[in-house]
Amino acid sequence: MPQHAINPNVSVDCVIFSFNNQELEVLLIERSAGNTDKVDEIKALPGNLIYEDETLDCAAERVLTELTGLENIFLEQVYTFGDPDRISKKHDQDWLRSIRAHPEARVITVAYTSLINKERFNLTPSSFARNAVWVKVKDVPQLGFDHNDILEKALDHLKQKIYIKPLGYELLPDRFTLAQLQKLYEAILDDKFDKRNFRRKILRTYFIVPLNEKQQGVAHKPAGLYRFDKSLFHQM
Amino acid sequence: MPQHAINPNVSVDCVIFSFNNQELEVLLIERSAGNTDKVDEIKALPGNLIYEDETLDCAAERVLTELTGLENIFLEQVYTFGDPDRISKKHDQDWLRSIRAHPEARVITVAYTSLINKERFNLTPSSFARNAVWVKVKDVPQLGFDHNDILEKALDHLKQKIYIKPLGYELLPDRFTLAQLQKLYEAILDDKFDKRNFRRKILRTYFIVPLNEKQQGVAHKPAGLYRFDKSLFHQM
DNA sequence: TCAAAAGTGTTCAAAATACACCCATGT
DNA sequence: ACATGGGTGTATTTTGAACACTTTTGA
Repeated sequence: MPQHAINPNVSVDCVIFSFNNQELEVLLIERSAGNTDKVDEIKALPGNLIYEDETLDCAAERVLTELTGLENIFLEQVYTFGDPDRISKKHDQDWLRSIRAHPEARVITVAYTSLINKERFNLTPSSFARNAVWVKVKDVPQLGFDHNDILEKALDHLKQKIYIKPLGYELLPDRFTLAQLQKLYEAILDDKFDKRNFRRKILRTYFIVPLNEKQQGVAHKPAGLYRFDKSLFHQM
Repeated sequence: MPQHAINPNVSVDCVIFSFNNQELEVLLIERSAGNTDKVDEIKALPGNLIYEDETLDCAAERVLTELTGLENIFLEQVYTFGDPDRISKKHDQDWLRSIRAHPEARVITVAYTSLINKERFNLTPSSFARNAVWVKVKDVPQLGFDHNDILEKALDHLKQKIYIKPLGYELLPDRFTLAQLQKLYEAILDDKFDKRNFRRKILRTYFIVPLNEKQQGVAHKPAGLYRFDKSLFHQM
C-alpha cells in the first residue's frame, strides 16, 4: 500500500464554531475545482477523504489544517452520516469530478466539531478551498452535500454539552466580561437569561475568577474583567 | 454495480442491552468461521460490513437481524471507531480470513445501540453467528476487535440518555413495579437511590401510571403494578 | 410468628426564578 | 446633562437529600 493512500469511502467534516461577541459563527470554505480554474459558488464545511493509515481524529485535524490553516484544534466527534445519496446531487457530483479519483464512490462522513476564538487564529485556505470564511450560523446558506444536516447535528451537540460542562471559554478572549459570557450562552442556547441570576450562577462555580481590571474606553460604567481558571476547573 | 455489493471499508456494530431484573446484560455472538467448521471461542458484538446501497441505520438493523434474528429494533447511533489497527490483532485476522473477501481492508465501524426486553424476542442466530447469548455487562470477557471499547462507549451513552429522557421502559415488562424500575435505574447508573425519593420523582412525572393490580404469589406484601403511558409521555 | 419486600411524610438545604434601582463612564 | 450598559439584594418557589416505621402477604 502506498504511503498516504486515500480511503475512497470515508471522509471527515469539521464544524468549527466561533463567536463574534453577538452571534455564533461557523467556518465554511468556498470550493474551487482542483487544478482547473473552475469555481464553485456553493459553500461547504471543510472536509475530505481520510488516509488509510490515520485515525479518524487525526484525519479530521489534518483535513482542517490542509483546507483552512487551522492547527492544533481539539476536535470532538459528533455523528456519522451515511446516506447512500448524500453526495449525489448533480452540483456536488460536478464538483467532485474535478477533484476526486472516484467521484462516484459511496462516501460516509464522520463529523467533528470544535469551538475556537477566531481572533487567535489565521485562516490560510489552500488545497481545494479557494477561501475560508466565518458565517453567522443564522445566515448559513444552502451548503454542499448534506452539510446543513451536519451543522444542525453539531449545534445540537453543542447545546447538550454546554449543560454538562461549562464550555465556551475557548470562544472568548482570555479576559472577558460576564456580559460577554452571558451573550455567548444566549447565542448557543438561543435563549435569554436574567442578568443577576446568571452572574450568581457563574460566580458560584469559582473557576471564573475576577481580575482586578476593568474595561477601558467605553461610554458607560466599565465592566470588570474575568478569566477562566483551568486548574481550578479541573479540580472539580 | 451488483445489487447488494458490499462496501469493504465500513461496518456497523450493535450494542443491544437488556435487563434481567437485577443487572444489565448485553447481547454477544459467538463467531463461527464461514463455511468451515472452524470455531472461534472469542465473543463479539453483532456487526458486519454494510452494503453500498443502504443507509447506516438500515445496515445496522439488517446486520442485527441476520446475526441474531432480532427484528424491528429501534437502533440509535452512538459513535464511530476508526483506528487503523482496530481489526489487525492476529486472532481477529485469522477469523476474518475465514469469512471475508478482503480481510485486511481498513474497516471503520459505526456503533449503534438499543434497549430491549429480552423476554419479548427470540434469538435465532445465523450467518457467522454460531450462537447469540446475553451476558451480564459486569461479566463481559475480552471481546474481538475493539468491541470492549465500543461497549464502554455505548454504556456512557446510555447513562447520558437516562438523565435526559426517562428511558428504560423498553427494558421492562408492560406492567412493572416501582421497585423493578428503581433496580433498572440503579443498574444503568451503577448507583443506589432512596426508595421514597425515587418513587416521588417517578410519580411526579405522571406518565408512569398505576394500574389497579397487584403482584400475586409473592411471599411479602404484593407491590402495585404500573405501566408507562406513551401518549402522556409525548405530551410533555 | 416470622421473614421479606411494600408503602408512606417530614424536615432541611440548595438551587432556580422573579424582580427594580443606582453607578461610572464618555460624549 | 444624558445615554449607555454595569452592577447589586431579597423574597418565593421548587427541587433534592436524608431519614424509620408500619403493612401485607406466603411460608
